Amino acid sequence: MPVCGVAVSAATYAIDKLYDYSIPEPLIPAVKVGCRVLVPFGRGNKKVEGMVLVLRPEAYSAQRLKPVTEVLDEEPVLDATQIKLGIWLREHLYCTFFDCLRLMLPSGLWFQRKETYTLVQQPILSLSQPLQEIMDLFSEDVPERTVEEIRRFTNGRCTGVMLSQLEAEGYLVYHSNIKQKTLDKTERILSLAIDPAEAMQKASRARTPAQMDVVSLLSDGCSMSQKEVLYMTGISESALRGMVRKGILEQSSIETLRVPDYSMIEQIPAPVLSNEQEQAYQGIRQLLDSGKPEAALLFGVTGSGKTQIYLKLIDNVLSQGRSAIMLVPEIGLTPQFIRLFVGRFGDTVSVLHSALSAGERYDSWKKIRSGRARVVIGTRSAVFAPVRDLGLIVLDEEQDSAYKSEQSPRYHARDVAKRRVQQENAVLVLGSATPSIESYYGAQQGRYPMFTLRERYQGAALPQVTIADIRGESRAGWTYTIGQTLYEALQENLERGEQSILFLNRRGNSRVIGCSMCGWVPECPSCSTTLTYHSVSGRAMCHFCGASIEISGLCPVCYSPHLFTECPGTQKVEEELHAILPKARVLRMDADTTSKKGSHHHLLEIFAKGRADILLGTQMVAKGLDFDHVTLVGVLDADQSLFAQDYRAKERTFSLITQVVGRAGRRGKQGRAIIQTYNPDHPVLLCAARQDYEQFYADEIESRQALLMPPVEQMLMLTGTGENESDVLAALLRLKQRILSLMEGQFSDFHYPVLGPSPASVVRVMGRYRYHLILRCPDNKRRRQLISGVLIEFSKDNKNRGVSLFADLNPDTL
DNA sequence: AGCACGCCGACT
DNA sequence: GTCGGCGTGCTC
Repeated sequence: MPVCGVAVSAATYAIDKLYDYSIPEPLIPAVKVGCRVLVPFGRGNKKVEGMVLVLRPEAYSAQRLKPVTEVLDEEPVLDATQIKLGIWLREHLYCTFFDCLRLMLPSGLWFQRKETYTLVQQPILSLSQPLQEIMDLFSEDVPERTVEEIRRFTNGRCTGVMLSQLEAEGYLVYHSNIKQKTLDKTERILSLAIDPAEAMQKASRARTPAQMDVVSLLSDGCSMSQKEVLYMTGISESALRGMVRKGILEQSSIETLRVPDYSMIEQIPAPVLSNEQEQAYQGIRQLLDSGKPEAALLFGVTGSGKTQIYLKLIDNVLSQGRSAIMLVPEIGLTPQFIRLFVGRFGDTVSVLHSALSAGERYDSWKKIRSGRARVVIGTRSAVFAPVRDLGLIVLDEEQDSAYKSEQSPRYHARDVAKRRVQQENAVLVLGSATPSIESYYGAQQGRYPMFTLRERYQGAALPQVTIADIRGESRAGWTYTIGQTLYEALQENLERGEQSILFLNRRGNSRVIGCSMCGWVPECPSCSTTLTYHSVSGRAMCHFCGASIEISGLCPVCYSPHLFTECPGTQKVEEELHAILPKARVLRMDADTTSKKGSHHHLLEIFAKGRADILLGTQMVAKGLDFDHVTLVGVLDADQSLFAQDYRAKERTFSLITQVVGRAGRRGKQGRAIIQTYNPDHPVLLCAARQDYEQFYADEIESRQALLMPPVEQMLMLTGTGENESDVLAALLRLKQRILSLMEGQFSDFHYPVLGPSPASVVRVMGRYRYHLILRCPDNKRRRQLISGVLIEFSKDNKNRGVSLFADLNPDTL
């Protein structure tokens, strides 16, 4: 009997491999690589989903294999290239085959499984207590229960064996139906069933003009959707059904897609590129023409017109008959941005974003897979879009942390894009005004070319940047978050009738403590990270190595008692603004005010129309739109992000300030930006104020080199979680010892430090404690062998029961 | 992880 | 003698 290797959904990382199943005779033609199947798994032979990854057509070794139960797809849902990408992801992200493959499919393609038991008769003889407990769930009124319900109501005392016993006794009967969560949408199509003259004769018998209208509408032999017929003739649906019944009309159905129709959108002509833009375009085009996998960094200051280059490159790719994927951070996917692409490429565009329903997402996926969409615009997960003949992937704002998934599998869209480009001989363009240190480093090392745009589009001037020193203001009696410099500027702007944006950077739960007099912030002596303050212990701790210092309440440098720990919320600042600038119309934009769908754009629109004077917000105001009348941008608390608890804090701060500053005065008007800080001499702020990326990079790479941080060395975080805190710690200590001893012995060629265990930034989440180990080591085959080995060993060790472990490559927060 | 089997103590 | 507790080992 032929055999297939299946990636099983129920397998955990420790037991993940391809499980072999025999293929029963009738299923042989249906089982194809990339098709999903239902297979029995485990002792209880529970039916679980899986995906066929290999076929071994000839009879396999003598071992008795379980048979495939059912094939769920007529055609494969993943092709060989996608499966290869999945296998690569599994190796690099330490997760299961199935998790990686699932990542590439729209959620609408997943199955809703309904396994039910229906009551046949209540037993006459008395049953054992647990069996009786199950039977008590059924009655005349409730004859059917899902397996899930039964397990829930019996509190887990019900096993699969018990249920099959009750079925064998004839008390219950089992039903299983499995259906796709999202079904294909179809549309009813009508055409004449008989020749037009005869149809007209039949229709006229009804003595209603409407039926004759329908016949004449369809008389040239064409077919039309029911919706259109209804619209054009005004006939009722029931009358149409009658015509079908009488044999005048014939109906069929065709599959339709729940995707917006872009075919009628007015074309936007391509603008002429500037010299600089043209040079960058030509350079990247040469890479495209080479037909080999290539990458390039497009480094262009804010407002230099990178998008126009992307558009022209995509034009080029399309003319070669290939496809392109345009990736944008969530917040950058504005209607204006989409319009640019739709206006250029019409209906070949497909947009993938988080607001799509499962049905819309599923249909976009189908449109892309069929080759009808050749330009995909989307956020992180769009990197997996199943385009035909991939030619180009663009990552705009490539430094954005939204490209890294927060959930397992914790992939980075940039890494996936690099891999796809390699597999499919395409070109990757990384675009940014403030490239990630990794990407700039790569270009400096000569791994890929860099193209630079130094001029702002149409010569718009960069704003004038002021670093406002707010040290000591509170002692001087000024207790507001808005410092004096910024207050004066806001007032001036208000009088002139110009708009301002205030930017408040609030990030995660990390709490920075510092001195509001001298600007002192505690740093870890061995890690160069900022220590995080824990009010419970009164200590500031490094989440990297676990070291901590006591906070006495006095600044150790200037002995001032004015230590700050809080970062003010947007509501508080809003109240403050009402108090100090009562005439100003303030628009607050944060997670609270934008939670409703569409409210984000609604607020921006109000502001764009000039119906507010000040826009106050978090990260989300840093990106997105250009406003013509904004001439002042204020950064309220640069320090909060600068000293945040991770090695990328400086990089992120530089990027944020650059973007925020780029908002001011984009259309000819001279803008101003004011950055409030307790550290006016901080080099990162000085560089950001000058918009001097090169200097910032030079400083930053030096420190990364000294501390062996990415990109110089890769970082791997192993997080252990469990309900019992001491178990988690003990398990991680054992794991650390194990890794260290392996590095002494079998892995003596792979010798790197292991840091920790130290608490995660939020130690207890959902009743589970989290601690982590950090490894700084290169990402190579040896590391993957070592880590996957210890991960498997860990979960197989009984001592570690109750503690789960996962790995995260170059985590964003510690 | 999730589940079933097995061995042991408390009960009919 | 039986039921259910928890510990242990397996998942094609």
